[in-house]
Amino acid sequence: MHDIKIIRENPAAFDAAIARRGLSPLAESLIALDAKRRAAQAEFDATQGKRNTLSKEIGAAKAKKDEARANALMAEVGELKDRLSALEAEQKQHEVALADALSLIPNLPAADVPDGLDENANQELRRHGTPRAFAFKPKEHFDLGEGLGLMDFEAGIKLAGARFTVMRGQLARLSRALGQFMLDLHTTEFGYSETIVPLLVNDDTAFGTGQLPKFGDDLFRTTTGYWMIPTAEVPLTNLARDVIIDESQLPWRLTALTPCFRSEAGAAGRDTRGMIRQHQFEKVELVSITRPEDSEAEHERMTAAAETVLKRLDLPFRTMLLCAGDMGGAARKTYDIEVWLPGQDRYREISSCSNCGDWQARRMNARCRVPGEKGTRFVHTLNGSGLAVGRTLIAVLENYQQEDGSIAVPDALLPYTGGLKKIEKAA
RNA sequence: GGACAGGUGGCCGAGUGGUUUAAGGCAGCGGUCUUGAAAACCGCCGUGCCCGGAAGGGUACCGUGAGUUCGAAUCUCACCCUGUCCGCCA
Repeated sequence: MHDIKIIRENPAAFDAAIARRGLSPLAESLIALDAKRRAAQAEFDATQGKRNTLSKEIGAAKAKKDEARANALMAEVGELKDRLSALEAEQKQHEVALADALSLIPNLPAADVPDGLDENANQELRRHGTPRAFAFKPKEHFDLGEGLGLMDFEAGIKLAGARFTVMRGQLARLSRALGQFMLDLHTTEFGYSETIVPLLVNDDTAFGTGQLPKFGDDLFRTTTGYWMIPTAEVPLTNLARDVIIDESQLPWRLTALTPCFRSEAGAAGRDTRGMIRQHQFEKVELVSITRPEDSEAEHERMTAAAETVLKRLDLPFRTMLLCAGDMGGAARKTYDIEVWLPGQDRYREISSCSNCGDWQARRMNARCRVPGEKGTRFVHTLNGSGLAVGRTLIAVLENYQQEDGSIAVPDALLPYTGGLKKIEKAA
């Protein structure tokens, strides 16, 4: 959500910024909507003020038992009535029109975000780790999982449908181990507070982080009107909705391990094989709520926390700075972390860390203030995967595979697998 | 799911149609007094939006939305949420 005042003050800068997202100029039409809204409010306020004054005089006249004067005044105010309700409707209509228009516009890219309309313009910032040299042709995760008899795509299809998978035995345990490992890392080493949140949320919550009104098709919805969360970012960030936080309490650092549900409405035909793109997957999410001046540093810190998971698991990765056209709508700057998948012979996204600036905070009315000082400011919100558990599992399978199809368990996970060092085909 | 009771500012709490411009208290901030502090006393003390260079003025907000009325925190309707009891339940 954008501040119309800022657009009014510098329409050219606003249009230039949204152009980087591939959008046509909007400032002129927004300012026109705002002018109508302000004119309507000025007239409504003035007329309402007149009514309030006269109504008080009626009260005073009645108190003095001056019925004649009261009746005269009532007749006078009565004439205002139709006009007043028309003005009120008009004002509200313009207010809603402006809010609706603003709510559809994505965040403005930060100055240091590169130009570009798709992933081809993303910049690689750094690499970590060296892809392992295999003495055999590495397999993809689905061949490994099926070979172990622990990844059952047919059962997923039977129980639910395409893009659902059943995992069994030590593979299921490995997935659990990954989630626990990540949570422990972020809570004990990076100060994130472990949180359990609703997996179903209401309209206001889905609006706050930007899923609504534009992207409802990407979410599953219950027949009772709840939205199934596509990421724990949604409930975690909305904890700040309609709150004024003492600045001494910031930053908030929150983490949660949750299932995520995505309809993948626009992804027909992509990544249909295997577990890369599922309707349901687990993810450890990181959310930070900060003072405006702290969000850039927090963004680096959060990204480092996510990278640390891969470093501890000894999985090679690279970190990308997304270009303006490849970022999600809420973000003003995004780092993607891509893990090396030897079976696919390429890097694949495993985490996305975004600084949303005040774009979500304005939608949520999430503010902070220095106690005793006048006024409030919108907080900044950040979110990042720390990491997507399903994709991390894939990365472990492909990077730790042995020639016989078994999987070595990374050292960092041993405390979480009860000492199990190797996953082999079930007897 | 059923019955009853509720929802008022950062917190507590009064307020059942017209000086409510939401009493009073707590917390907070400033001041007087004091060597300093406490106490006492005095003052300030919600969030938007609109107009204005500013000073200031207007307007909205008492769970949400609609309605009645010249006028609604107060009356009506619907919905949401909370509490208590009953039922059901991991």
